[in-house]
Amino acid sequence: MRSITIKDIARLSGVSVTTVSRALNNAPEISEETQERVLRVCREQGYRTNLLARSLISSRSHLLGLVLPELANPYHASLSLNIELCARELGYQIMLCCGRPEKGQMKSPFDLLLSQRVDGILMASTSDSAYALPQNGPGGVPCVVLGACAAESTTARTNTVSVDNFMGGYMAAEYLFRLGHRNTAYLGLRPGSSTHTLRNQGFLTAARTLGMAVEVVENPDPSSSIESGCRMARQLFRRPGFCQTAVFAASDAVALGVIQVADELGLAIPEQLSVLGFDNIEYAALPNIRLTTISQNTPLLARSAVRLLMELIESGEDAVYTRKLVTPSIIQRATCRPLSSEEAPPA
Amino acid sequence: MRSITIKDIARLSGVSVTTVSRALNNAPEISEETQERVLRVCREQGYRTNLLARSLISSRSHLLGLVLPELANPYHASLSLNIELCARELGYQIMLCCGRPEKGQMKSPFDLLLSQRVDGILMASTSDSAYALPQNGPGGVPCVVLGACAAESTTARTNTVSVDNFMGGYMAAEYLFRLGHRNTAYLGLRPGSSTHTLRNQGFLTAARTLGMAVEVVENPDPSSSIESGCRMARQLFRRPGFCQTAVFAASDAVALGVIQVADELGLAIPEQLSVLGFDNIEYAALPNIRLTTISQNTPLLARSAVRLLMELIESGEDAVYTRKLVTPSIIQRATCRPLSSEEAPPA
DNA sequence: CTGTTAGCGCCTTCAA
DNA sequence: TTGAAGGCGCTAACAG
Repeated sequence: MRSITIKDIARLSGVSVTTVSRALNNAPEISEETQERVLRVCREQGYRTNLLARSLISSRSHLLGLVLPELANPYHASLSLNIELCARELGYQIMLCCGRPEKGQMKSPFDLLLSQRVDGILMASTSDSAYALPQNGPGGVPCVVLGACAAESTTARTNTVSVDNFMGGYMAAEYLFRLGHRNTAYLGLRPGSSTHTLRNQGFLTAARTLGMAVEVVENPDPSSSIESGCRMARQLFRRPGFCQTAVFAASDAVALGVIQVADELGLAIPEQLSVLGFDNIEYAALPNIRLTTISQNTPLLARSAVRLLMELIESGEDAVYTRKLVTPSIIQRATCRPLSSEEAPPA
Repeated sequence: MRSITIKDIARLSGVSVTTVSRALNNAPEISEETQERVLRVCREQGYRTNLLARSLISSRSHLLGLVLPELANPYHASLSLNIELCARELGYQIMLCCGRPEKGQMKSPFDLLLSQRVDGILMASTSDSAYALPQNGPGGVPCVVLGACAAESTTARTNTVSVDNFMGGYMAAEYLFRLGHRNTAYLGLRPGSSTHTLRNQGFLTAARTLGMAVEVVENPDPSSSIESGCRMARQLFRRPGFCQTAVFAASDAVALGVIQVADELGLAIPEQLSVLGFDNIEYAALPNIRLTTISQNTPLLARSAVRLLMELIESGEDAVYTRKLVTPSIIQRATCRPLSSEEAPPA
């Protein structure tokens, strides 16, 4: 069944297509009377603008590409929804495209998106350099990377929005210090990941300033998982001189591992050990977990990214690159407790 | 910067636009030599087909709308990714649109999607009748609802794909029976939800056939949450004649509540009580939960939905409505255990 | 095998 | 205030 076009509306209301177009777009040069009549016919006929045609002629599709990594994790789910919400409020639609660059014969997500003539691309990266960014040549569009590592973006020509990992680490140290902890451990440093390097640096910097001891445990695995958290926790707890009263885990996944091992070993949390995570994944809020953690503030992250992309699209600027850092916040739940004055001798 | 069109390519390779079009579409009526030359020029110039234009003329956008409810839950995240993956393999892109029908002045997701000329719409519903479905009038497109309730779809003209909830309940009862349980409880019946009614009916039907006792606890809350699970668990455990050896929870969320309360009351799982869930949400796999549960098989659900939608699009059929039920499967983890022969007297 | 012509649905000059 | 004509980038007849 052919759908109704402005031509049909024009015929039915006895005006030209130009007039219909003007009525639909609230153009100033049209009489109210005509406009009303035309719009009424549109409503009666169930007319719907063909956005493909409009985009074609205006060379603006009001489409944003969203590239996600292949794995379904709750963090990206929340990110996507927030991005879609914000984009739609600003008059844009989201075109979804999940990772898997050039696996098999499939075209890369970017090619597809660019062919669809999206006005801009949002990319949520997990691994540090998973994709070659779309070149800003002909047909290139502005691109914003979410959660990128800061180390790279000092050299790469990329627009990025990410949580301030250094600040997060810093806040974590301050928080534990304020609770009275003087002997802490940092669990899960991965030197290969700039995200984690920054978290670690922030933590160590604050600790040094405040005079708080930190035992750093490196993560041998390529990613932060519950399992690697377990391994590191065992390693730490079994050390001869184990005396830490608080653990800062590089990610909530690691923290979950710590909690599990502590449970197995009969180490009470938070009575004998305080645990602080990073990310505020959904699991962290579960009633039998209640992990105190540093939150990434996904909604704000999403909004900032969409706003930035919008600005880039509207300005057409392609020579200046922006990096935005969103300040994290502490979500206090049940895994950290203050030390009493006897327990915490002044440093 | 204007992007390159077939016109440019035609000029640069000294042929007509038609020839370029043919080269790009692998048309049979073209010499290999010409095709190669044209394609080379395309590559050199970084040509990219403008899909807007192509869709406009072919009145097929190869776009699928995906409507999700507002809340970011991991179930929908996994669904989305699987849908996108499957759609892309079949040559379709996903246009995302999250719930919120007519809140404020915003257009409904369907209007937006239809204006974008999507070829079909996938809808993941949680609440039973959240949306008015897009009418199949002019400009209407085929629509498949995921996870819809079976009760409604016997009357409504809707294509649906959902897990077979009745079968899931049935399997749950069989499983517990086979482990030796004869005294069980069903936790979380919500008479208002057809999903839950079916699960309950399946469970009761099997239990009756097998001769297994079932104590049904209703959920007074409007949704299945951990909190409501806790409430119902307390209610059950405190009953005077409490003697059940196994609990089937209407959803994993409820099961999580049961586990938590059991923990508080010092009831060992699975030693003193076996717990079986439904949904296989991500939390269920956490190392310190390890919930045995009935899995919805999201990837298969997603694939089936996309396939069905594709068929509807390609056939143009709009008079016959299809309902697909995906058989769930049991994921055995650590919360159910077999009863020894002394514990389980033959019914 | 190749090119010419027309048109998908819409917007934007320009003239009336 | 309205209308006619041209074109966005592409494909699909129909000739040559």
